[in-house]
Parts: sequence; structure tokens; C-alpha cells
Amino acid sequence: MVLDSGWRERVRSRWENGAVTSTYDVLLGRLRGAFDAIADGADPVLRPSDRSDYQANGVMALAKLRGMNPRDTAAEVLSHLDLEGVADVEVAGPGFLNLTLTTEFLNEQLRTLLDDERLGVGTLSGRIAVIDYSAPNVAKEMHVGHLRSTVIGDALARMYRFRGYQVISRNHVGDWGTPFGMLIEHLLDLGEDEAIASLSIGDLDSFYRGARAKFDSDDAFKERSRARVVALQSGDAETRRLWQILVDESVAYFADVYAALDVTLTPADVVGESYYNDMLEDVVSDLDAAGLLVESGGALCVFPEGFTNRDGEPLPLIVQKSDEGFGYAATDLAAVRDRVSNLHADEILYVVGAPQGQHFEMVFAVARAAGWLPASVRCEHVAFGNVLGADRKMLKTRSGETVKLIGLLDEATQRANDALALRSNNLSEDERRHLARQIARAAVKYADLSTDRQRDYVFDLDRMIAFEGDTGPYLQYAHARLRSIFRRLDVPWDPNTAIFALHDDAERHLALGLLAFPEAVDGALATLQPHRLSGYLFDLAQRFTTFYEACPVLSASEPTRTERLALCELTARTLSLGLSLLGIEAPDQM
RNA sequence: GCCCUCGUAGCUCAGGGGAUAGAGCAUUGGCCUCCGAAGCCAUGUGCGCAGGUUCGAAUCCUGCCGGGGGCACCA
Repeated sequence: MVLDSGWRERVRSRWENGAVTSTYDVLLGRLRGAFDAIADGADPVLRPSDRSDYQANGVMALAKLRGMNPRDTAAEVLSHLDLEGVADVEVAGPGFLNLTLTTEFLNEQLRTLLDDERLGVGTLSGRIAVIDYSAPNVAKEMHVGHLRSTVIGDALARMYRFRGYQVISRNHVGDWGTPFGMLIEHLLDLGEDEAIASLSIGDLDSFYRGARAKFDSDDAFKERSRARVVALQSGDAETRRLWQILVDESVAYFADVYAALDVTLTPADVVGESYYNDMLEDVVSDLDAAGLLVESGGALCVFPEGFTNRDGEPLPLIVQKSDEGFGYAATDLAAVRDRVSNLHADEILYVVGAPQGQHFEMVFAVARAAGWLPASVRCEHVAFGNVLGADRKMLKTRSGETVKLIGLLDEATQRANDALALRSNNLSEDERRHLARQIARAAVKYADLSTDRQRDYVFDLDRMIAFEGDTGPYLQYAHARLRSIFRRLDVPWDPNTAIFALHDDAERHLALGLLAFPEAVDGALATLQPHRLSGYLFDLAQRFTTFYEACPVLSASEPTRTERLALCELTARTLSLGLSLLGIEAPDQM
């Protein structure tokens, strides 16, 4: 029996032989050569095109630069342009270069992809990226507010890893601050065993609410809580032990949620606020030594340039509060220092909601002013918008409470399970349950990752879990259909003999889509916008289904059958790999 | 008041200064003795408003209108 799984062995051995150059890069390289010959560094402005395969729009700007006629300039570019065997070129309109790839070149590129495990995506080495994401609070439920940071951050982490970065994930959990006084006292009131039992089953909210209720209504409890905060901050051993219980139980619970979401974060990635406590004094004294620190209203502040408050006065970044406690700015500054000097980060990403934009701008500005953040280190706030309900306000339950992440996933899983049950497939109960979870995760994650992260989006479970349209399940379905072709394969096929003649328009269209994968990955990475990759995958899936309607595969005669099987294999691998970079599974059957 | 962000089809959204602005859903009509119809094909409507820069603007700039967010000790 010949199954498609054989590709892995073939590919691994070939990959060692050398790097692959993506189709876009080949074209760009040739075009640059021609443009450079006229004006060094001129951008060919290479883009995919609906008029041809690609178009280069840089001629007009180049002509402008030299005060020449664009058509003449186009002719001049052409005289330097060597695309022999790669593409046919046509000058159109005011000076567009329309590029139509030759079938020989497409064939060559596709055959290379067949042997390339990475499907044309190159690798970097020696770069370290610190990605700060998820950041739930100890002794608090993970709710829908953590969804985007977790899902987007994890997608970025996966993409960075694949691109060859060493990724250091940082889960900056809220594990410090005044609430811990009341939480610890509440833990003592409940008794350790019962508290642990409650926390370990993820009953974090009622634990927190219980503490809060007593704090608000019971003065004696309030007093104990305050005293406990002091004990915690002064390092009292017993208090620290109790605090550690809260942290450990919460982190264990978070791990369950991450497992349910299929997110790669582990307890080892948890480096909470408290981790930086010992560094805060130095942050303050070093800022002072640098002459940046100013006392204002009893607080120690830095006033970075360009920030004003509502009265037009300079806006401070408060490093140490007037009560001598440290604000989160101090923690964030300490974290920047740690990530630069101890982790040796080349890039630092903060996947945190858009409302924190000004805070991060100020933190980065201060860190740069203090010399803690060299210009060579890319440091960016990867901001995202809110998850809204149908009423276009922040998503809440009917009763106005926050929506638990686990509850959300369970509901999605239930829907997927019901839908699967209706389809009378011959899955066992367990298999169906497992599949339902995979589909649910895909639905929720894809909905989040398929829209521009900067914008708010409306959470609509019906739409995202629908198996039709631009959804995660649709992509999974396309992949499952592809795999099923190979399950039905009765006569063996040999990919090495595949010749891509691409007679049918749908074949050619699909082929061009396959060759564009590296551009999609690079685009998503360069802009930190995972939705560029999801958009690409959806487009590819559509190209495939169109192809699949128009072009019989298994019943085709040779050599077309092998050619189409090869297209199917590449499509399946691209969908699977692309989805995996988003943190979405691609089951073989559904 | 200042700053950030968004405003694209009935709805939800793409759109890296380029040619005729694209998808999905919804609507309507086709397509399963044929590899998975969770699919495919067809079907009409739109860049908030007004200026400006440019050979060329949904995209860049300015102003206005409208939504969301932020603006000193919670993180």
C-alpha cells in the first residue's frame, strides 16, 4: 500500500543538499539586477498580479527619478533583464512589467518543492526572539480577555521558531501585588487542602470572589490581609510558602488550559512579575544615576519626551510610587533589561492589548534613553483589539460575567461534536470527541488569526464554527479531502517522475498558489500579522477545491495522474504546515 | 483638550502607492450513477465627507464627521 506519508523520508534526505530559492526571490533577484544596472537600489516593486502571474511596478518611479519616459525606461530595463527560461515579460499600460512564468520554470520550482520539507521557506540562525504573551493572573480564571494574547502570541512563536529563531516565550503572569494579601488569608481560612482542591480543579474565580467578598465586608479580614501583604513583601518564609501554593496551583491550571487550546506555553515559560522584584531597586538607582529620575508628587518618575497628559503637561512614567511601592513600569523596565542583557534578545515582542500602547511607548522610550535597549534590538508592542459580543461591546456572558476560556472551548467543542454526530461517519465516540476538540480549536483560533489583530472583532461562535466559508474547519476539511485521495490510492505513484505540464488553468492557478507560500510566511512574520498567512491558506484551499472540481485525479491517465497527485501532495503539505504555524491542527480525516 | 486606533458590499472582513477594489455569509439560480456537496459554478451592490501630494490614492498628508481606546501612582 502506498500512502502519502512516504514524502517525509524523501524530503529529509534532499533537504540537506542545499537551500531552496523561492519563486518570488528568483524573480526579485533578476529584476533587481536589471534595475540596479540603471539606478542602484531602485525597487522593482514586484507584486502578484491578476493580469499576469506577477507584475513589476517600479519602472514608473524609476522613469520619474531620471526624468524619462516610462515606456523608454521599461525598454531599457528589459535590455538588462535576463528572465530566460523563467518568465515572459510584456510591457503594459504606462510601464508595468507583466511577468508570466514559463511552464518549464514552474515545473522546476514545483519539483524542488516536492523535495523540500520546508516548502521553500528559508531559515535564519543565531537570532533570539523573546515573545511575551498570554499573561493570566494567579488565582484568577483565564477568560476571553486572554484569548487573543495567547493565540496570537503562540502563532508568532511558532512562526519564529520555524523561521529558525531561538524563541524564548515569556508568560508574564500577574503573581504579585496587594491582592495577594487577601488571597493568602483566604487560603488560610479555607485550609490549605481545601484551597488546593478548589484551585486544582480550576475553580479560580470563586476562590478569588470569596477572598474579595470577605475583604470588602470584614474589617478584621481586611486588616489581616494588609499585614499579610507586608509579610509577603518582606520575605516572610511561611507567607512565601503559602504564596507559592497559589502560584503553583494556578500555573498547573494554566497548563491545562494551554493543553486544551493546544498552545505551546509550558510552566517553564512562566516568569511572573515577582521574578523581577530583586531588580527593581537597581532600575530606580540606575535611572537616577543616569539623571533621568525626577521626583513628582512624591513619586519617582521619568518624563520621556513627547508624552503629555490631558492638561498638556509632561506625562510621567511612574517608576516608584509615593508609597514607595513599585509600579508595573518598574517591572517592565526590569524585564526589558533582563531580556536584552541576560537573554541576549535580538527581538522582543509584547503581545498585549492595544490600550497599553502608550505605556509601552513610554517604557521603550525610557529604556532606550537609559541605554538598556540598543537600537539594534527590535522591541515592539504587538497590539491587538478587543473581542466583542454581538452587541459590539466587550464580550460578556448573559449575566454580565467574563467568559471563561475553558467554557468557550467546551461550547465550541460541543457544537462541533453535534455537527459530527449528524454526519454519520464511522468514528468511535472517543475519536469523535477528539476530532470535535480539534475542530473547535481551529474554529476559535482561526477566527482570531484571520483578521487584522489591531482591530476589534465580534466573537460569533456560529460563524466561526460553520463548516462553510472562511473558517478553520473549512481549511481542515480541504486538507482532509486531500489526505483521503491518498488513502484511496490503489496503484502506487512515484513523485520523482512527476512533470508539471499544467495544461489546465486550475492546475496552473493552484501551482502558483503553492509557490507563493514563502511570501505568505515572510509577510506574516515581517509585519507580525498572522492573518496574512491565514488569508493565504484560505486562498490556497479555494484554489485547490476549484482544481479538484475541474480536474479528476485518481481516474486521470498518466502522466497527468502523477502530476495531479503531486499537486495534491504539495497542497496537503502546505495546508498542514501553514496551519501548524498558526497553531491549528490538520486532521487526516473528519 | 491632546494622543492612538478604526470607518471598504445588506452583514463579517481582506486589500504590501499601481491598471477593472476582492473574499466569506446572506439572496437567487445551477451542479452529486464520477476522487469527501463541510464542496463547486453563476448572480448585484461599496472605499464616511472635503481638500491636498502624486503620472497614479481605499492606501500617504491636512481638516471635518462618526465608533472604540488611552491620558500620574491597579496591572
